[in-house]
Amino acid sequence: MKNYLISQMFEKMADSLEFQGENPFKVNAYRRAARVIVSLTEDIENIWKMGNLREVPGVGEGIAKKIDEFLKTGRMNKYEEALSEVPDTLIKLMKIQGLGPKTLFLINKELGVKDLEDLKKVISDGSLANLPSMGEQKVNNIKRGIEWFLHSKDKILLGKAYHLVERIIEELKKRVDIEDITPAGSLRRMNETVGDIDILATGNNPKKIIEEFTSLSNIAQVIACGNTKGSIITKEGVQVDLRIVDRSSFGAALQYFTGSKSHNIKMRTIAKERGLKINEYGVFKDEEKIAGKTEYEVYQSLNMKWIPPELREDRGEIELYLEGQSIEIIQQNNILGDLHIHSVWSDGVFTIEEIALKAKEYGYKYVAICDHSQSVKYAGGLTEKEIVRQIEEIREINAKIPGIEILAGSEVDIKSNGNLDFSDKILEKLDIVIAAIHTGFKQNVTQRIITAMENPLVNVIAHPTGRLISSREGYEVDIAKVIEKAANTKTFLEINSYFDRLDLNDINCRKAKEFGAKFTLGTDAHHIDQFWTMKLGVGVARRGWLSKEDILNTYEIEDLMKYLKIKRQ
DNA sequence: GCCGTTTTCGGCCCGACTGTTTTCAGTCG
Repeated sequence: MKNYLISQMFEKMADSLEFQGENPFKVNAYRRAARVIVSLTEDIENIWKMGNLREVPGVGEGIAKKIDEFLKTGRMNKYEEALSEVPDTLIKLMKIQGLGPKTLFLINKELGVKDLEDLKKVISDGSLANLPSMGEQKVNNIKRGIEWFLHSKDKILLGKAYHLVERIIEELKKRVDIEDITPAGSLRRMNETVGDIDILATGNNPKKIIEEFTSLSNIAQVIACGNTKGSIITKEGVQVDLRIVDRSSFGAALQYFTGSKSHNIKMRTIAKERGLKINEYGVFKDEEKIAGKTEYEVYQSLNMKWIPPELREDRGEIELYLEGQSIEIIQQNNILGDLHIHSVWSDGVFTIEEIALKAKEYGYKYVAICDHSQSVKYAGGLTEKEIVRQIEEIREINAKIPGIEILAGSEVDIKSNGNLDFSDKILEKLDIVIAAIHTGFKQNVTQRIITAMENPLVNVIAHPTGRLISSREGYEVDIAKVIEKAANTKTFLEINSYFDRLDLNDINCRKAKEFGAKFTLGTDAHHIDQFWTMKLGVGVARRGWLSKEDILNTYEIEDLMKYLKIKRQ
């Protein structure tokens, strides 16, 4: 699937053209096409083969031609041109806060700056400050921008941001009276990674709230401290912005700061067509404010139902809601259990009994213990003898602890030769069998997974792409083929909720749903303190437009057991 | 470069802030 690759090419072209001072609307057209293409659930190559490129929103004559050229020849002339004209090291400098394309162009043209070293040099020798429209303040800002650029890390994982923002809100609430406070931005949309964290609040004394915010513990730097907006960098290097808004505008501001950008642009364009104006203060007809107190009102003003934040990516949700439809996506409280947990039997930290008690406390009705199998030595995989003993233990604990059902499962390894790590005789004894790749990431992965799915005893494929968000691209796997096979063999696909996995991701979930596949949610928890990450998995499911019915963990235990047996019959 | 229940040409989301200028360009979210 070349969607990501092609999207990146257009993104880079946009950067290059922007730098060269091209018409900003043209630049934007490339960016829009890039955003749309990366969000497509269908393989762009298929769309191309069917001759339907022009039906993709944002793809017109010019961009369609370029895609066609690339898919036919493997090259794109205009792309190569754009890259050769502007060195990559220069484009990267646009990431520096306070340094945009116009200024960068000037610096490059007048002073010959081509990379970060050059830039530092012209700052220290004073030649930058001598450029027209360049003053002391601007140079200082660029200096600060460079520092931030150097020590800031990439985007942070959703799971980490989630924790961080909870801590901040909790501490702030203790210090000062706040009426309402909530995270906005990509965190609220449950993006798998988050850049800055945006928080929105209302209260009687905005100035005081901002003051307290900018003096929280765990702050490395205060960037801004005004009357209604404060901005800090935490010791982890994460920028957090807090805005205090008026009660009467809270909904409009929340909608505005939740984004996504493309969702909002489309909303505002539609509003404009209808003679309305949407901004962060409300929805206006001429001068009159007709909505803004709640998000519900904002959507209502365009005759739409409220759109859940996780759907706001301009992936067709606006068109759907405009028709008066809505999507019934899964809710956090629909989840009745966790279907992938490790115990001390392999590399987990807690005993099965401890897990069961914690799960019960959590309000779950069941949990599946799925420890590793024998060949996964580094994770203490169980031998066939051991798993037989483990099944016995699970049955005993089930008899002992009422109110929670423990399923005997296994995360059985799909070995590099394609065989499963346990014999069918063992697999038959288990309530749930999750198959997973842990070795041979480049060895025939697609076929190995497909063969595993053909085994009627395999219920689930765990973390189907194997990616680690922060560090690993994933197996060499044709995920489209896996999805199709999963749907055909009634094998569930896991949404692994471990915060560095979130695998399947949102787009693959949606694609899989279109093929008729079903899903399980599992935290892959090795510690009972990791149960909460189920929220992240539910977030992915919601972003993937999945409903309650699509996910096995939402069914009562009797139905769940029935679904697990279907494939075996 | 895209797009069209006003349009095949002439628009393209909206506002705040900053810094350098005397009315605005650049940057950001």
